[in-house]
Formats: sequence, C-alpha cells, structure tokens
Amino acid sequence: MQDTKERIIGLADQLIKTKGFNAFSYKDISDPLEIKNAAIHYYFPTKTDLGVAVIDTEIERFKSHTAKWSNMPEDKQLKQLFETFSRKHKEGLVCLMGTLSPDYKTFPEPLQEKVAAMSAAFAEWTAQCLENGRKKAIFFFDGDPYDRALLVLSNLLASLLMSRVMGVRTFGKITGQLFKDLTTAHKQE
Amino acid sequence: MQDTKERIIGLADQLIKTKGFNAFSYKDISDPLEIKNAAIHYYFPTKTDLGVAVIDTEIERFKSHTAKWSNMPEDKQLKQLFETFSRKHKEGLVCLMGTLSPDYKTFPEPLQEKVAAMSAAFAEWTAQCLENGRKKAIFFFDGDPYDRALLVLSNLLASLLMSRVMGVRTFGKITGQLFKDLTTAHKQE
DNA sequence: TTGTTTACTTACTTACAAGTAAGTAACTTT
DNA sequence: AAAGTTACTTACTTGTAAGTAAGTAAACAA
Repeated sequence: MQDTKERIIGLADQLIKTKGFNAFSYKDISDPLEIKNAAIHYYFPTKTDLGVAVIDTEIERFKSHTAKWSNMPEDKQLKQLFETFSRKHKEGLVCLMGTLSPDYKTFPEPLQEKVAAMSAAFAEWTAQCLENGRKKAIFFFDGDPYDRALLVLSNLLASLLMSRVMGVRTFGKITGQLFKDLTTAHKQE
Repeated sequence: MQDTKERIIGLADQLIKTKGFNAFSYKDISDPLEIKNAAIHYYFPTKTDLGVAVIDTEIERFKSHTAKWSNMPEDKQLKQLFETFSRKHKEGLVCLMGTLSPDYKTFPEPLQEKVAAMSAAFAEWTAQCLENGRKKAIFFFDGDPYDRALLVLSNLLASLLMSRVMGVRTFGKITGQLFKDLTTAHKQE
C-alpha cells in the first residue's frame, strides 16, 4: 500500500502549511491516519526525510501545472499562478516557501537544499513568464524580469502570511493591486 | 536589576528572528545569560508572556522611530523604514511579522492579538506616509494608499525571508525595484 | 513449502521542553 | 531589629518529541 505513504506526505504538507515544520509532530499524523508513529519512521526515517518528500511533491506539482499552462498567453499563465495561491488562501494555508523560510536556519542541510531548489524553480518560471509577456506587450514593468519575478513572488508569499494576521481581505487587496500594476500600460499621475 | 529582564527580551527577540517562536527554548536564553530557566519564568511566567513583551518592545521601538522621522519628506521617511529592514537583513534576521505570521495559528490568543496589533500599527503608518507623499507628488502609484501599503510591507517582509533562502542579493533586488516604482512618475513602455 | 520481503505494531529509550514549589541571600522599609 | 520584598537558584514534575529494536501477519517468490 503506497497509499499510506502518500497520505503521510499529504498530511505533513497540510501541517507544515498550517503549523510550520518545527511545530508539527508525528502524533499529528499518526492519530488521524490511525497508524503508529513508527509507521511514519518506516517510510521516512527522519523528519528531515519527510520534509524533503513534501517539497519534492510540491516541485513536481508545480512542474506539471506550469507544463499544462505553457500554451496560454502570459497574463493567463500568471493568473493561473495567482489562482494556486488563491486556493491555498481559501483553505487557510500559506505556501511552503512562506512557512519554511523563517525556520530555514534550523533545518539540516538536505532540507535547506530542497527549499532552495524549490524557490529557484518558482523564480525561474515567473521570470520567464514575465519576460515573454513583456515582449508581447501583455505585461508592463520596469527593470530586469528576474528582479520583477522576485517582487511578484514576494507579494504572493507575503499575502498569504499577512492574511492570517490582518484578515482574509488582505490577500485580495495585495494580489488584485499587483496584477493590475503588471497589466496596466501607464500609471496615471 | 531590570537589566536581566531587558536582556531576556533582547535575546528572545533575536532568537525569534533567527529560529522562530516555537523553535527557541528557555535554554537558548538561560545559557548565554548564565541564569537558570526559572529566572526567565520569574519575569515571564509563560512563553506567551515573553512573546508579548518582545512584540510590545518592537511596537514601542517603531513608534519612537517614526516619531523622529515625522518632519522629513515622505520619501525620506519611507527610506528610513527600508533602512530598518536593511539593518535586519545585514544581521541575517527577519522581521517579527515574517517569523510570527506562519506560526500564528499555533499561538494562544494574547499573543495572536499582539501580532495583529503590531501589523496594524505598521500598515497604518505606511498607508499614511504613502497617502501624504502622493499628495505632494513625491510618490506615484495607483489605487488605495492602504492597499499599496500592504504591497510595500509584503515586499519588505518577504524580501528578508527570501534572502535567507535565495541569497543575500535578493533583498536589494526587491527593495531597490520597489522604491524605484514608487518614486517614478511614469513607466516607460 | 520454505524463505523473503512488505508493511506495519509493540514497546521502548533518550532528550528536552515548559513550568513550578520551595528555598535563600541581599536589600529595603518600618 | 524585624518584616517584607526583590531577584533569583535548586530541584523537581509532567508532558511530549524524535527515534529505534525487535517482533509479526500477510503477501509474494523460489
């Protein structure tokens, strides 16, 4: 039964996105799945291994999503990215980068590396999308597309975090204004 | 000796900004200060009390800073805000909002309330600064000043988080582009 | 049919976390 | 001088965390 393994990853993913990596425990997984904590260690010898598996799953999910969008115009592609964040927002979750980056320094190296790889994948895709979109006059922005991608991702990441504290409307306020900025040719004065 | 109390708050502040609230322990404080963990409980009966004290100190610091800047032109005021984040960045720290918001749901109510109060203070000041600056044609941006303030704060918060994972240059790339955007009258196409 | 692998459980260990009760030395007030 | 009060320490409790060694029942393979 690979089923149990995938359920463990799925629950760990949820727990990381609600409580944070250091704050969830094996009991939070073994209780609802009605297994013993040793069963988790059977699949993932250490908590680090489990963390790595969760991130790997996220990277794969991202790659398969973006592959599906690749024939859309760039503004639609970016909208799709916004949509994945919006879905997390509706479930009261934050993104993996958002939870994992504050705790980053407490992680053992293999986990740090995975987090870095994930962030690189996000940034590269977004930079490419923005660059292509600007060439086609779909997007309008100053500066290097990679730098702009960092701004966009920083807004998406933080909008989920801030929504937790400042209320659910915060997400829409940030992402709405952000998308408008990128797709508006001129600023009025 | 109020000295010990302040040293505990100072170290807790550092620890929250490096490891996160749930990941630091009383030992991380009692060892370097060469006191016993019971001494921390003497001043702060619970970890929540300590967290609240750290946030209160941060709010006071913010209020006294902004009060000092109040006669500057708005772009200088905002630059000062950026500078406070830049200082944290140089020390390898993130901001309190950045660490505390992912763990928010694991906090007891009094701590949640303090985090919310802190975020409100930041947002209100920034919104006011942006609104005043736009009236004087120092800043140029579309939309509601409060919404724009959320974008600015989200970029500042996330730039510290992302720098941890994606390298120290990330901070400058995000904040540099952000400031340019706000102080540029027109976008070129 | 015997042996091996898979997918766990049982039953523990070690470590460390937050928190507390009771004591104490030094200083302060009456 | 006696009685607090302050600022701790000593010594402990309780709970929970990650992790492990050894066992087992069922499926599968030789």
